[in-house]
Formats: sequence, structure tokens, C-alpha cells
Amino acid sequence: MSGEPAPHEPDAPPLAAQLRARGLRLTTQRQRVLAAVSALEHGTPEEIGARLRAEAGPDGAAPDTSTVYRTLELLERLGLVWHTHLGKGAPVYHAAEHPHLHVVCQECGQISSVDPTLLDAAAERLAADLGFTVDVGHVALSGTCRACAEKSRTEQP
Amino acid sequence: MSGEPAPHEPDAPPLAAQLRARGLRLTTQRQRVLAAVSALEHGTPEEIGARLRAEAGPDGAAPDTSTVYRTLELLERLGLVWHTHLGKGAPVYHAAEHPHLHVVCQECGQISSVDPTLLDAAAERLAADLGFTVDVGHVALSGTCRACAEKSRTEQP
DNA sequence: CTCGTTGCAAAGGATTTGCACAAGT
DNA sequence: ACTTGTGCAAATCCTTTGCAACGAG
Repeated sequence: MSGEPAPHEPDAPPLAAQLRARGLRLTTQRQRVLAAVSALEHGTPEEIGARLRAEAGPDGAAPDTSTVYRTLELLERLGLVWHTHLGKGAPVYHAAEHPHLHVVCQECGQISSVDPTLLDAAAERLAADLGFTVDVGHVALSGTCRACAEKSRTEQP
Repeated sequence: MSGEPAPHEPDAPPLAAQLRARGLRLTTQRQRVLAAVSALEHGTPEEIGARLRAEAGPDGAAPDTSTVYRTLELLERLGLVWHTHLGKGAPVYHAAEHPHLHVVCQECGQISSVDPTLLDAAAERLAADLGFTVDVGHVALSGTCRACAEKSRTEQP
């Protein structure tokens, strides 16, 4: 902690650079997967694959499912994307950009993004108490959204 | 919010009562699964099943895997257990008892339980802002524990 | 040209479901 | 007895892996 250069740059971590630095290769697939993750706010591997198929059209070839998984894992290791487990099913991926907090309704599954500073106080407390560093990008708060709370109040009086 | 009767009773929600109230039946399997969840602090469905097998011994019959899953779902709906997704793998279940917050290290997987009041401020903020009710029992904070933070500092200077 | 990457297809693990029988009330 | 719960086995869903061909540097 000694002053970050910039709050958040235009395209923060240069994909190509990250790859070259590690002797890895910049492929169309990797660019497309990353783009898809950014485009879909919260996408499961399956949804990301589906989107890539849609973008590719009938004749254009989309990355294979296995490639999507492999690429997501890679991108995560490069720090370009993060994943979170929201419900029972598949994890959702989101671009690392500026960190944000996920809030998920257990009933309807709706996802909201919240200002991460919401947890700053708690995070500092954990750091001071346990030396534990909270990774805000990974955090998801579960609960019940307003709509579902009212709905269940109506259905079960 | 008008004063809770007691901070936490000896055996808060009576399993049998919960079942009878809904016309459901009290079976050995259900009692055993609940007991196993309590015994294992944080158990995956698989681990819970394994423990039941072990408890049953060579000749005693343990609940089937599918029964474990069905029962966990039921117990959760009854409010007796909660599940949380810690890593990529399976969800972990824990007895509902008094609520506590889970803090998980992404590297070593170690789980710590923290005072849930840590999130009270954030929870109230969400309630006021979005009408969203945070379910503290479900929440898991991911990050890096002190040990792992120091370890990676040593290995990559 | 060399080595990382991809596609394909099959394997693997985890969770769910249909149905007939066993068990709780 | 009546209805719910369980065991069994097959079906699904999600993810991973081996290997030959392909493409970036």
C-alpha cells in the first residue's frame, strides 16, 4: 500500500501483454472468450459458450466447450476474470475490471452488483483481527430481494 | 424486530416438531443425516454420506446417497441446516444453530467462523438501500488467510 | 520450424429422478 | 390402511482429459 498509479486504467491488464510475458500465445479464442465474459455481466461457462456460438453465426466456428473451460481457468490465473458461485448450478464469471460485490436472491436468482466499499469496514476488521485478506471480487452475499420477500409474505400470511 | 425471546435455545428448532407440523415423517435416516451434519462442522453431501456409512458399520444400513441429498434439501427448507459454496467442488452443509459467518482461504481451503455481527452494518445498509435481506448463514467470504499470504510472499519475492 | 493450443470425443464425478417396495402415523 | 420416504438404478448435468492436427511466434 503506497499509492496506486491510477484508479483504473482504460483497459487495465493488457491481455496480450500478460500472455507474452509468460510465453503464452494470443489466440482468437482467448480474445473472444474474454470479450464474451465482459459482455455477459454474469455468465456461466455454458452461457459463455452459447454466446460465442451465437456470435460466430452458422458458418463461423466458435471455441469448443473444453476450450472455454480451459480459457476461463487461464484468464482467471492471469487475473483478468473472476468467478463466483451463486447458486447450486454452475459458477458465473465476470471480467475483473473494477471490483464489485455480488448480491444474489436465493429465491429468484436475480443478481445485483453493489458498491464494494460496502464491505470495507468488515474487510479491515478481518485484516486487523485475523490477517485475512478478503477478495471482494469473489464475494457473493446471499439473501432475499425485496420482491421475493413481499411475495412470500403475500402467499403465506 | 421487537426483542427475541431467547438468544439461543438448547436445541433450537425441534426436528420432530418441524416435521409433524408439516405432516411429514420422522425417520431414522433424517435423524442420522441431521446428526451427521452437526457432527461434521462443514461437510459435503459426499462426506456426510461417507460418515453415515462409517457409523452404520458393515452390516447396518446407511441412507442411500439420493436420500442424503433429498434429506439435506428438506432440512434446509425446514431451516435446520444451511449450505454454502466454498470452492469449486461441492457445497458444504452446516447445522443452523446460531448463525455464524464463514471465511474461506482460497489457497489452503481453511475455513474459519467469524462473528456474524461483522456484517451487520453492511446488512443494514443493503436492507435500507435495496430492501435486500442478507442471509448471514449463507454468506462466505473468500480471500487469503495470513499463513497463505506470507507463504506466497516468501515463494515469489 | 517448434511448441503451445484447439477440437473432438470419451471419460468422470456429482446430483437428480422414476418407480416399486418399505415404513411411519 | 393410507401416504410419505427410501433404495436402486438409470439419467442428467457439468467438467475434465487424451491425443492428433493446427497455428502463433
